[in-house]
Amino acid sequence: MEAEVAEENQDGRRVRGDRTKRAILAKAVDLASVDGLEGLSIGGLASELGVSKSGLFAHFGSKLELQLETVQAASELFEEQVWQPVADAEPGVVQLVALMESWLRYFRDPGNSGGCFFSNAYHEFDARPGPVRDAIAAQKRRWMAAIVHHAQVAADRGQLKAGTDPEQLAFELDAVGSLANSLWQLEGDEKAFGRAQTAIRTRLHAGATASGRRALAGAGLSC
Amino acid sequence: MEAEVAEENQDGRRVRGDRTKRAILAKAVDLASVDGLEGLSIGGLASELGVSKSGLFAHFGSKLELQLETVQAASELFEEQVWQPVADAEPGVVQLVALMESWLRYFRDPGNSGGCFFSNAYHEFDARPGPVRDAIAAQKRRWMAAIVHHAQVAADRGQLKAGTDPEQLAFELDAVGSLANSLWQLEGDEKAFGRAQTAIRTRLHAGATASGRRALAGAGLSC
DNA sequence: CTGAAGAACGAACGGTCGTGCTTTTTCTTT
DNA sequence: AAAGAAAAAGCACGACCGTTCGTTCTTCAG
Repeated sequence: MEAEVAEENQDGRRVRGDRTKRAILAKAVDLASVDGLEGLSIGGLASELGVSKSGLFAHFGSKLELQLETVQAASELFEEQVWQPVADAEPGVVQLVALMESWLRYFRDPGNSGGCFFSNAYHEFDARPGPVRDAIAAQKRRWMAAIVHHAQVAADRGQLKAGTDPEQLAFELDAVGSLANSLWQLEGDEKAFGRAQTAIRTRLHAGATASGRRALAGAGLSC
Repeated sequence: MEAEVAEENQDGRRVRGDRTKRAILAKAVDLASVDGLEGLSIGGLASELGVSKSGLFAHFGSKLELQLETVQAASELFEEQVWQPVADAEPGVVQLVALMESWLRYFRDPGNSGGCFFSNAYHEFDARPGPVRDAIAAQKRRWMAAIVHHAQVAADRGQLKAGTDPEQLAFELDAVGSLANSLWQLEGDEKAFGRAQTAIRTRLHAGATASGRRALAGAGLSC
C-alpha cells in the first residue's frame, strides 16, 4: 500500500461528494425512523432524493455501510438536538432533569416525525447479531452512561440521598422517557409526555436531599 | 349469494387445514419477533416449516392477512403465558405485582428468544398507518387497560393511597417492564430484570397504604 | 366406489432488492 | 482553456419478494 494524499482540503469547506453524503444521510435517518434500517432501501432513498441509485450506492459500497453511517449520522443529530441544548446547565440534578426534558422535546420535534430513530433501531436489531446491532447497542450504552454520570455528579454534590443507586435511577428515567416516545408514536397520545415528566420529577424529588430540592426549585423544576 | 353450510365440525376436533395454520402461525410469531412483521417473508416461513410457499400462501391470501393473523396468534400466546398464570391471584396490589412479574418471566422465557413480539411490533409499525398498526395499537391499549384496571381495583380496596392516579401508575410500571425487555434483548443484561423488579416494588410500596403493604408482605412481595 | 371439495404443490409472473460494470457529466487544478 | 480526478448516471445481473395459476394428493360424504 502506498501513502495516499488527504482527500479533503484544509479549510472548512467540504468537497462536493461530502455535501451530497450529508444530504443522503439526513434523509436516510428520516426514512429509517419510519421504515426501519432494514426497510430502508437504496433505490427508495435515491428516488426520494432525486438521484440515481448507482450514484448514491457509490458513496457507501454496501448496504451495511450505509446502515452503519446512518446510525452514526443519527447519533450526531441526537447529540445536537438533545445533548447540546443542556450542555451549559448547572451540573447535578438540574442538568439531569434538563437532559430528560430535552429528550422529551426531541421526541415531539416535527422534524423527527417518525419518532426517535434509536428507539426504533433498538427493537429492530435487538435480536439480530452483527455490526449494526453492535453500533446501536454502543449508542444505547453511551446514552445510559450519560444519565448515570449526571446522577453520579448529583450524588457527589450531595443532591441525592445517600444510598441512591445511580444506575437504578437512570434505568427508571430512561424507561419513562422511552415509553412516552412509544405512546406518542403509536397513539399520538400527548398525555404520555405529561406522565413522563411527572414520573421524572416525582422520582427525582423523592430521591433528592434538601439541597437537591433547592437546586431543582431554583431552576423552576419543582413538582 | 346462497347460504353456506358451516365448514367446521361440531366437536372440538379441527380439520387438517386448521392444524396446519396453527403451526404456521406459531412459527410466524417466532420469526417475526426476530425479523419483524415486515421482515417476515412467506418463502422463508414456508421453508422453515418444510412446506411449499404457495401452499402456505393459500391459507392467507395476502401478506397483510398473514400479518394480521400473526398479531392475533401472538396475542393469544401472550394471554396464555402472561395473564393466565396470575388469573387466580388475590385481586388488588397482589395481582398487579404478580402480573408484572409474570410479564418479566415471559420476557426471559427461552421459547421467546426473539424477545417480546409486541415490543418489536410496536416500534416497527408505530409510524406506519394501516390495519397492522391498528391491530397492534389495540393490543397495547388492552395491555395498558389491564394494568390500569388492577390498579383501580387496588385503589377501590383501599390498598393505594388516596389521590393515586391509576393511569400514571400503569404508565410507570409498563415503562420499567418494557425497558427490561429491551436491555435483555440488546445486551443480554440479566440485571435489567432486577432493576425492573426493584422499581415495581418500590413504586408500589411507596404508593400503598398500610393495608396494601400488608397484602404485599402477606404474598411474600415486600421490598 | 365415486366424485366433489379442500389442502398442498411446482412453476412462473412482474417487480424490487442489493450490487457490479461502463460511460458521461461536473468540478478542480494547472 | 485543457487535463485530470471525482461524482453521478446508465445499464444489467442474479436473487428474492408477494402473488397467481394449474395440477396433484388427501379426505370424506353420498
